[in-house]
Amino acid sequence: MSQDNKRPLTLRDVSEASGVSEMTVSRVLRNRGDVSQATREKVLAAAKDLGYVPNKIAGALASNRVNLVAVIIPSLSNMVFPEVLTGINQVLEDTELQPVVGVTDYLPEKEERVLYEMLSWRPSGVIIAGLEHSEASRAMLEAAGIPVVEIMDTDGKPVDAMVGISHRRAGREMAAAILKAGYRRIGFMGTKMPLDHRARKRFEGFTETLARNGIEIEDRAFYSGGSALAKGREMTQAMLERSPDLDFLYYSNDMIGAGGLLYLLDQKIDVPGQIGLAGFNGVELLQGLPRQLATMDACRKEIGQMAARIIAARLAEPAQPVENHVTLTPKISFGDTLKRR
Amino acid sequence: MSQDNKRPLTLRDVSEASGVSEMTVSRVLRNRGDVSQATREKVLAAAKDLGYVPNKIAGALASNRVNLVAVIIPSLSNMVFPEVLTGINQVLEDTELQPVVGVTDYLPEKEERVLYEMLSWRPSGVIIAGLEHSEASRAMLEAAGIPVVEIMDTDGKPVDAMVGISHRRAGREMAAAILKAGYRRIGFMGTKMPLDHRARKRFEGFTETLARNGIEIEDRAFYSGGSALAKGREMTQAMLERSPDLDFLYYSNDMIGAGGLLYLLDQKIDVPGQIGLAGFNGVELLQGLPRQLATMDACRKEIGQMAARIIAARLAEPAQPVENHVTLTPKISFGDTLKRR
DNA sequence: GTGAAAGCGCTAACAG
DNA sequence: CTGTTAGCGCTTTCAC
Repeated sequence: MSQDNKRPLTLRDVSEASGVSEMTVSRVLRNRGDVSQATREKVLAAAKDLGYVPNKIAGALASNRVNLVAVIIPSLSNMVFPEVLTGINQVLEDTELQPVVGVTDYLPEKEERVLYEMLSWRPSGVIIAGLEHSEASRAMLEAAGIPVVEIMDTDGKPVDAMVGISHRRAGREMAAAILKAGYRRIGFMGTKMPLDHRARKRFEGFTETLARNGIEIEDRAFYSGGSALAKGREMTQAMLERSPDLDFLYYSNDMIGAGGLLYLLDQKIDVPGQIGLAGFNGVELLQGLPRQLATMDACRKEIGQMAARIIAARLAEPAQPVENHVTLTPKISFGDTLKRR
Repeated sequence: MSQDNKRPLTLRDVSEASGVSEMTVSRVLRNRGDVSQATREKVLAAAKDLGYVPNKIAGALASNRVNLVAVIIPSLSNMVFPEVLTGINQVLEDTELQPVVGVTDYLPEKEERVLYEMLSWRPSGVIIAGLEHSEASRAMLEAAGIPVVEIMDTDGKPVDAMVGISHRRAGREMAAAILKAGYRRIGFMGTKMPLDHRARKRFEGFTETLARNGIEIEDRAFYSGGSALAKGREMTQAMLERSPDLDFLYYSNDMIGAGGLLYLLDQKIDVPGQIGLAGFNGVELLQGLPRQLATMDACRKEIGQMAARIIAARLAEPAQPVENHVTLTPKISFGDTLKRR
């Protein structure tokens, strides 16, 4: 069976064990070129018997091919990026490509490090969240000479391809729906993340539409850390004590929105009659709350899928031009917390 | 500035641009060995100017060192593994090591494929969830000749090291607390995942303690897919309609437990007086619910941290023996849904 | 259908 | 402190 010394097995070991040249062993193991059924079986038997695991490092160096796709995202902990990954995985599973993920914690310097690190493995493509990168990062992406898809956001100019939604527009549309429903005294709650450009753009779009209608946000609050649900609850309480005449609360994400919703229900406040609520993301997780929070789907899975498809298509047919700039359009779901009219 | 042809830059390019030998360039870029300040600066300037990104593939092959740690987990979508990853990341960030994650979807065959794939990159260590693996997987882990830490579970025999909690014991302790509080007519709800061995062990431990006290579960139900919160709500309703005299509901995870809790509150059922509830995991996310669900912390972050520390220590001091079998002991938090006595 | 030779881009091990 | 030489384990290319 398997060896006992510490040296990992090489092709040569399989070659010797099977009496077939290294070259032919290599061909069998990769299913490349014609090999007679007889030798093929001999080789496979020997490889399996020894417990041989090919060395991709050597293979990649020799062939100048690496079936890795670097996926660079800000965070794993907020439920939105895992869904993007799921979409990417689904698509890449039908290809030779393998995703490798790196996390930046929303820090440009860390993004730069992670990108450098990943590029040093010479991946076949890059999927990276956002359109805002340090100059050095952009330079690396441009110089890499591989397909690059920037995801989540389409408010800006990509290095190469992009797939996402317009967060600015998402903010505008939510503002429009809120105004249309008759709400006028609006409070905002979000994360204290100056580097979350997508949240910022939503906020900008939101206030822009309000302003165009002569309205300004009456109160705002930001949080960081802790359980989003609990923060939503606390902040909502604090805000309503401070500004009791608000008639709408817009949250930068569904989790804090849900916290707010639970608080209002506790307080027996009429939602959406007295106060309306809306979040952002379309988190499936929250189905099952006593009321459905109004929200807007960020199209996370689709974004992952399309990004992966673009990479795969580019690599399969480098010549064929591929749809490069994809803007998905999320729709509002009114749920039970935003009057419909 | 950067090049425009498609060939990636090599050390040789930097060498020529700086007039320093490849070897010395290599030393500068890796901070190895003594290099005069003057040449160091020349080299760094040239590298930066060209936009050189080292080729780790070649480096790894030549040095026979790969600073990658394979992390193999069943899922990214249920909030528990991202937390484990966070713990791993925290610790590895202070080292040269880089985690690379693979996802198995709770499928042994997929675990085997992923493991094979990862081992073919010759990582320096493996962190893998669970103690149950296919024979082939175990063989690969044993033959790899690198530190292997099996995490989450300690009810079984690891290939090498393990860090986790005893899920069987967790189940037993929860059963004991429930009985002690005086509940007797108990229902169980969980996921339909025959391959989630940890959930199974918790369930076994749970029923074992009940049986030892002459009690059997009166009703049970399993779900798959969908929003756990919504499922918890639906299943709880269905179960109580079917078995209206239950006085306790034990859930295999906090999310469905929270769904159940919300349902009972809606129905104005007295919790924990008429019916008690408990889940499992200690999900921080749920703080902010109107009541705190009784639960048991799975020590996710600590597990990730300790596993990473074991790998790091082993690689730093291969001789030094390292604490190999770590069993953490979660405590029950009673919250507001399990009578305390 | 199979094999031999060369070399991928880097670093270990020496030599100066 | 700096340079030279020889591979790492595989695949490409070409020959048989």
